[in-house]
Amino acid sequence: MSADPIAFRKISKRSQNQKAILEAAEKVFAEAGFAGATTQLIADVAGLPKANVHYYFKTKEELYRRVVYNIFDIWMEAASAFDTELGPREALSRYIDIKMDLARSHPNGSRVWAAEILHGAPIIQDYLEGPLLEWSTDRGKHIERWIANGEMDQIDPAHLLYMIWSTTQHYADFGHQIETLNGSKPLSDEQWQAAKLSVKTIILRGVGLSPD
Amino acid sequence: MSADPIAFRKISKRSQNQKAILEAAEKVFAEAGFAGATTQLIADVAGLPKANVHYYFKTKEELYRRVVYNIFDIWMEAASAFDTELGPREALSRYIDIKMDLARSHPNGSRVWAAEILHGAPIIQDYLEGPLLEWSTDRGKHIERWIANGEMDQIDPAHLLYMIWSTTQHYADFGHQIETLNGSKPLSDEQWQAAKLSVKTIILRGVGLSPD
DNA sequence: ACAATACTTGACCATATAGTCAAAAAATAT
DNA sequence: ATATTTTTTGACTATATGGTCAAGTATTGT
Repeated sequence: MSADPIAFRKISKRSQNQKAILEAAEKVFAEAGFAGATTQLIADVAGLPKANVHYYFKTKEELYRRVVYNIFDIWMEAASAFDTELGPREALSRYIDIKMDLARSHPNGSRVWAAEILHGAPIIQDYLEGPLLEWSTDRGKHIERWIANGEMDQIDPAHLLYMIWSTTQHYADFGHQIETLNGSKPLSDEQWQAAKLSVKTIILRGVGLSPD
Repeated sequence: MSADPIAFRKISKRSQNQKAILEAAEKVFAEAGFAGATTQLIADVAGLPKANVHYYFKTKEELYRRVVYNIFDIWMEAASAFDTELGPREALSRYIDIKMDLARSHPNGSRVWAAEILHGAPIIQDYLEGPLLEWSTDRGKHIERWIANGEMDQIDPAHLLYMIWSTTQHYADFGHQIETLNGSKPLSDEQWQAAKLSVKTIILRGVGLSPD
């Protein structure tokens, strides 16, 4: 009939605990940085004794690695939304949308990533030199093709990508500052919509595309 | 005749040491974060024994505060480059230029600031709620006036400011990533010029201004 | 029922580090 | 010259924390 309930429970328990720990870790790393995060606090947030955290993740660094890899995976997944089949207007527009949505739904991931790069990418350097470089050069080529086809303005693709990354991630990484400047209130749904629209409008117009 | 050489030497020694410590601290805080930075390493970088660092700065937190305040001052100084007398094209263009120059000349300051905000601005919160909020609302009003005058496109001033901040600071905060994507070589003078031009072009066109 | 395996957890330890201190050296004032 | 103040510095301490461990408990396989 259905899957073995015992085996299911076993696996479930394991992965449930791991998930709780990883989520707690992401939050704590985001708020305190790698060095400032204590395994004790991660354990508290996850609702487990500290020794249990070390049972699932040998060292704090291993736990941190897992958190960073998770984020990278989510981002690369989102990166596939940059579908070059669609032409520049749709491709950029959708990519910005997804990045903005991620900034809102996954701010801590973005913050951990930002801190990692800030400190020289001690963990993730391989990924920068590998998949990220690959992805960037590939999309860069497509952008250059669009430019050659006269579908958008002449612009260095690298700087366009940096602008999309920085602007969208800013809403996560500097969310606290934005919130403060917003009268110490988180952006409302409407404000998020407005933010997305502003970002898309400026960038698309900025490279010679019509935003609608 | 000239100033008392003894008094001069005395003051000079003090401020020289303090300056060396502050510079070392900025670097170390940028690279390791507040918690990851050790007073020992700061002392080593400054070329002084640790106890001497504590002689000039009572606690690590006080030293960190001083570093963050320094950065804030430099940024507010730069912010005055956003001279609203000039009209939107010149004002925005010059402001972006200055911010890009600061990203290059003072990357560690930018990184410390970024980490501070990332972690919820435990030290600088007052400044966000005070001078920064004031400055932002003031410039926002000017931008709205420009829009009302038909001098630029309709756009939410806040999001325009966020875009300028995020894009320019990205070249400092994510400098390591940019360097990696640039074949692990720092941007050359020409590349920095190109970066500035790209950023200005996209943003100015993006809000309906001609970049030249 | 029994064995074996997986998980839980309080207590513990080794280490790193912020901060102290007292004694000496240097600079300055009288 | 002498007193006074400022600066320097090695040695020390208290504490926080990553990680271990062994004894227990629960779960699963036979």
